[in-house]
Amino acid sequence: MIASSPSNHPLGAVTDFSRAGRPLDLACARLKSAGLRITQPRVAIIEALIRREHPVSIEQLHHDLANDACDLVTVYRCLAVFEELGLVRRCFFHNGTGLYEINLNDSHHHHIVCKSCGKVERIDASFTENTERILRERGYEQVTHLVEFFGVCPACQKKTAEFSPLPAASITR
Amino acid sequence: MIASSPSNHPLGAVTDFSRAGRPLDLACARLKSAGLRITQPRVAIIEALIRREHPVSIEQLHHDLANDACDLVTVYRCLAVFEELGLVRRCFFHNGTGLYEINLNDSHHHHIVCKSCGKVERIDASFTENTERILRERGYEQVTHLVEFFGVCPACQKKTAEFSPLPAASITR
DNA sequence: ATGTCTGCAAATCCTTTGCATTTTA
DNA sequence: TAAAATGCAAAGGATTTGCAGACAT
Repeated sequence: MIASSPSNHPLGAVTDFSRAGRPLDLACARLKSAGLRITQPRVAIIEALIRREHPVSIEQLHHDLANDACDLVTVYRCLAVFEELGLVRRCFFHNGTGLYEINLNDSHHHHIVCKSCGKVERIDASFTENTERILRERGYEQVTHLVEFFGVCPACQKKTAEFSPLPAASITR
Repeated sequence: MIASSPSNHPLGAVTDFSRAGRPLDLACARLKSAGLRITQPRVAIIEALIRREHPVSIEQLHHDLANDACDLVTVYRCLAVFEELGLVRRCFFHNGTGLYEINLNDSHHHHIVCKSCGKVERIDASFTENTERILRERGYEQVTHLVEFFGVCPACQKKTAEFSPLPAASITR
C-alpha cells in the first residue's frame, strides 16, 4: 500500500530532508566515525545524492556535480565506500544497472519505475498485494513488479568458518 | 505466503516438468509458431535451462552445455531471442547481473536467494507481508527483500507518438 | 608529516556487433 | 536454395586497477 504522508507527493511520502537534522552533516558524521576523510568530492557526491533523492545512475550523478567536481572514477570509488558504509543503497531495476540512492535513516521502502521514461518514485510502507491495483488507480499502466527475498540459508549458517557472504549490496535492506 | 503444493520442496512448489507435457516440445512449438528455427544450440540451451529450473547466469549456462555445444555468443543471442519471446524470464538479483530462468507457463512467482552461497529457491504464490516471517521459520537468517514495481506513468501514456519503452525485460512479469 | 584520496591512463570484464560460413526449413 | 543462425574476431561500454601526485587530519 502506498503510504500516506504530510507531503503531497502523488505516490506518498518523500523524505523531508529540510527538517531531518542536516542530512549532509549526518552523512559526514558517519564518514568520520568510520575513520574516513571528508573530502570535497565526497561532499559534492553526497550533496548530489541528497538533491536527487531518488535512485540515480553513477553517470547521471557525475553529470549532476558542478563543473567537474571530480572524476568519474572517483564517483565509482566513493559510492563503493558509501555503500559499504550503508550511507547509500544500491537498487537494481529492470535494466540491470545499479542505481544509487541516499540512505540516511535506513528507511525501508520501494519504488515505482516508469517503463517508458525510467522515472523513479518512492513508495513507503511495506508492500501489499494491493499495490498494483492502487498504482493502476493512480494512472499507471502495464503495472508489474519484481520481488526477491534474500537471506542466509540454514546450510550456510553451519559453515560459519568459511562464511564470506556475497556482496549483498544493501539493495532494499 | 509460500505456496502449498504436491511437491515436498521445502519452500513450496517447484514446477513439475515431468507431467507438464514435454517442456522442450512446448518451447520448440513456441519457437516454430514465432517463425524461428529449431537449431541444435537452441535446443541444447533450452534443455539446460529446463535442467537448471532456477535462474542461471549466461556463463553458467554455457558451462552446462555438453562439450561446447555452442559459442558463448550464441548463448547470449539465443537468450535475447527467448526473452523477447517470453520463453525465458530475466531476473536481477543483488549482484546486478541478470540470471535467466525458463518460463513455459508464465507462472508468476518469486525467489529466495541465499546471501551466502547464492542458491536460489522458488516461492510460488503472490507475495505477502508474512513471507519474511515464514522464511525465518524455515531457518533463513538475515532475511530481507527487494520489491520494485514497474509501469508506464500517466505522463508517458500521453506522448504515445515517441513512445519507446525501456528494454523492460520481463523480469517478474 | 603521513597515510588517505584523487586523477589519469590503462587494464579488465561483460556484452554486442560485423561478416563469412553453416544450417534449417 | 534462400533466409536465418552460428562462429569467430573485434568493437564497445561500463567498471576496476595501478600509480604518482594532491589533500585532509
